[in-house]
Amino acid sequence: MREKIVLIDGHSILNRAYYGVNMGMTNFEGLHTNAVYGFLNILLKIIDEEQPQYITVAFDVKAPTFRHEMYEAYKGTRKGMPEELHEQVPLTKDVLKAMGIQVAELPGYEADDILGTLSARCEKEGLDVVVVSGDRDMLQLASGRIKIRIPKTKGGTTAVEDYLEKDVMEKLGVTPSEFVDVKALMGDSSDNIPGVPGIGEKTAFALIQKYHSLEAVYADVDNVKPARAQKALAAGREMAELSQTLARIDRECPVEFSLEQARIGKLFTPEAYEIMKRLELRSLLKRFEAGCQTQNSVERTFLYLDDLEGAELAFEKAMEAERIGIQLVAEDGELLGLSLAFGEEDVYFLEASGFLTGEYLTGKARQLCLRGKDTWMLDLKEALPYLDIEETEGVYDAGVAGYLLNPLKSAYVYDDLAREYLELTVPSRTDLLGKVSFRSALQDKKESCITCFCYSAYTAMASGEILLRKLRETGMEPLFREIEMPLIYSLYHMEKEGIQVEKEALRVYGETLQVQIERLEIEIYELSGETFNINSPKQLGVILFEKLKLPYGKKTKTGYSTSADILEKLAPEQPLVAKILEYRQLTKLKSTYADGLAVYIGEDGRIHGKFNQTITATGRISSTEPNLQNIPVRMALGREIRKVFVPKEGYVFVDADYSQIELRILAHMSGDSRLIEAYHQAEDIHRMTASQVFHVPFDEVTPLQRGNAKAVNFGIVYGISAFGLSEGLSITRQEALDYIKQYFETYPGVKIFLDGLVDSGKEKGYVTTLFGRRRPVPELSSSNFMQRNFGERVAMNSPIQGTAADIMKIAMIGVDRRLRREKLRSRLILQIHDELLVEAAEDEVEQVKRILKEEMDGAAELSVPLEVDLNTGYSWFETK
DNA sequence: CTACTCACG
DNA sequence: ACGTACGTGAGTAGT
Repeated sequence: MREKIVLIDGHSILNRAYYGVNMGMTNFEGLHTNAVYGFLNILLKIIDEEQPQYITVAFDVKAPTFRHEMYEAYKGTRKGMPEELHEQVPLTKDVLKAMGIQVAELPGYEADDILGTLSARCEKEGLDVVVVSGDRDMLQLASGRIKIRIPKTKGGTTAVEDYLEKDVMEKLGVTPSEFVDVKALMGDSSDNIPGVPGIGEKTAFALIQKYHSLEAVYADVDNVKPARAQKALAAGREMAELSQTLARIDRECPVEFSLEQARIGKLFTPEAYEIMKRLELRSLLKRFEAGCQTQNSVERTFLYLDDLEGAELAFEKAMEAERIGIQLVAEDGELLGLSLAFGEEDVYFLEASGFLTGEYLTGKARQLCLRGKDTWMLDLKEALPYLDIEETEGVYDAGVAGYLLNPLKSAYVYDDLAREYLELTVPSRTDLLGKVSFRSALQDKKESCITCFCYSAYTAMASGEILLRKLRETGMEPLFREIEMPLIYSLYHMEKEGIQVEKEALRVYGETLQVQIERLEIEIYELSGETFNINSPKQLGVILFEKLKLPYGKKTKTGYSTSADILEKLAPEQPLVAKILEYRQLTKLKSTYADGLAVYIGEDGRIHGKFNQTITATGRISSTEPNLQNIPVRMALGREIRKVFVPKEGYVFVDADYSQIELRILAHMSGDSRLIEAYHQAEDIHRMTASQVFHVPFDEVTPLQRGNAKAVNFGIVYGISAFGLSEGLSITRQEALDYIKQYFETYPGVKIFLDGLVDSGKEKGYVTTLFGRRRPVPELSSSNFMQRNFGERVAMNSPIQGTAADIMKIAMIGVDRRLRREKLRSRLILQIHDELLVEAAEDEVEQVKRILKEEMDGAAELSVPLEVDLNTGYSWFETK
């Protein structure tokens, strides 16, 4: 049996762990611990799987490397590590030391080189080698005995990709050592390896696959095709050779290493246990405890009740508890049971049956919520129909809290929260119940149900305190208490209210569309000479670009792009193309809107869509089942559909939308005096921008200038890039660059502000809104150029979009509260990001308008006014 | 289940 | 980890 060593790329795995695990994680001292936690999880997982005899972790040391000396632009790969991650490096080393794991470092060399050297030495010693890194560069080390393992986080779970030499060849089509030469040609922004200008990934791979080495490529450079590549190669020879040296991992660096010190001894030492305790890494603590044999882990016990006396007793005790967790279990409007947690040993599931009725349980749950102490739930909005409470002090939603702490997660379910905040691994709902309904699960697997529901209530209760502490530490407690929690009730009210839709009119609209669709279908088949599925981009691509030989603009992964912007640019005069575009428009309206909306019309003639609070990265809400935030408005025909959204008898719609809220927020947040002044002066912001940027009097701005200024304004809000602007305006990159330059010269404060966002984002790892909402931007420290660029745009956009979302949420809460407190019959029914729709009683219209204006204007005090446009109408079509 | 397309702010 | 504007959700095809 061969012996085995695991070699770990310390920084790279820490980095991965940092962004993979909940970012706000700290211990009571305020030390950030998430990366250490993630790192140790990966470490232990690898040790479990590989069962190695030896292990060593390599770290970079801050010192110039030979790469810096060769190439002054070389930046190294560990730049831009956020402070919260940086401080975890020594912490990790402490843990490793306590576990008796050898750390290898060498000034002047990167961890890559140490790993390269150690893997070569160990292979020579006859060991199997496993290299663990987040970096694909390591693939050049792969051999028959050296396996590269790359952990990837996908949707919260870590999967590990394994590469032996054969896997590299299979997946990349080159050998590990050839891979170096590919990189020498194409460059690698992740390592700041320049490569040969003009040679991209495809060409680089093709060349090396043909010639097998950089040297061989150059030996035959005169015969390389295409000519463009040949020219690039000839011009970039020095660069290629330099890049080759930069890209090649040093396998003979003078690092000190002793196999004996790498031998794995007792990992779960008392010293390590102490550190785990100090870092409050509870789930890991269990494993270290076992190693110390100090204590056995406790199985959690859950109790089942279906009798009245037992329930009474449980509720009595819960009424006294300082903090409880509740999970209602309901289906189709009927309460099937509830779980209740009010202590480590007091977790119950109460099933509705016999005298223990649903009504009884909801009544008790309501009393618990109103008892004046902390009550934590998951998805409070779902429970509100049963609880029948209004905004209540002390009632909290743990999912919403979790969302604020990290809005990038895909879900905020109990098992995720338990893992992140309690460091507890518990079975998920799907693990326990599968995808069946609660009702049938309660029949067939009661035990699993009890476990599932009890964990949910327990997690809500137990994580509550921690969540609140973290919100406090991150400065988000006011955001949570004053905006997100009250908003739950406003959203619930909107969902409950719904919007009336004229079913018959919708059907007629759909039929009209259908007639036109069928006419177009025939015409399209005639023009193209055959019948095919027009809805299939694949088939359509074949017809347009192969059969009819139209020039194709762009290719997607799977074929030709047939998107509207491409088709419009390509052949606006082609009748077939025009008809296809029209067909697309009509079928979209028919399937998504005419047919799509119809299925959501309820018994009451209204659509009760859902408004989701924990979906977006920026703090916006989202709308589903159906999406009522993307009802057509831009095109005339699509806009027609708004005629079927009508107020009920005796009511009228009042629609209020913020005018240019994001640009006004930009003016405020940047503090640019000219921009602030501009918005004080003019209603027409784009015109004003054009006037100032292009140096023309306000009244002489041409429509073209205004349009350009508008696009630039959009670009600024989206996180400006010359590429994006040039696409948006169909101009060259250089022209776009000039516009941007002129804009920043006009508003220097904006430039300073946006640069500051990127800088602070890089430093902190997240950006914030005016109200303290955070968005982590892990892409900012990515070594990949494209990803980092994306991160920079996100850092510029999120504070603006997010602040607008904050302000709208404040306004919504204000409007909803006032309509109710002033005893009006009018109700808020929709929010579309910068727009609110109220179904107003006809005799209340003036009051409603006043409320909307006051609450929206007054939602934030900015250095520029917040303008609100008001419209009324007897359908949503009319309110424009 | 993913890719593409397109509706909105 | 996308050959780029930011943020969403839904329907259809095709694996």
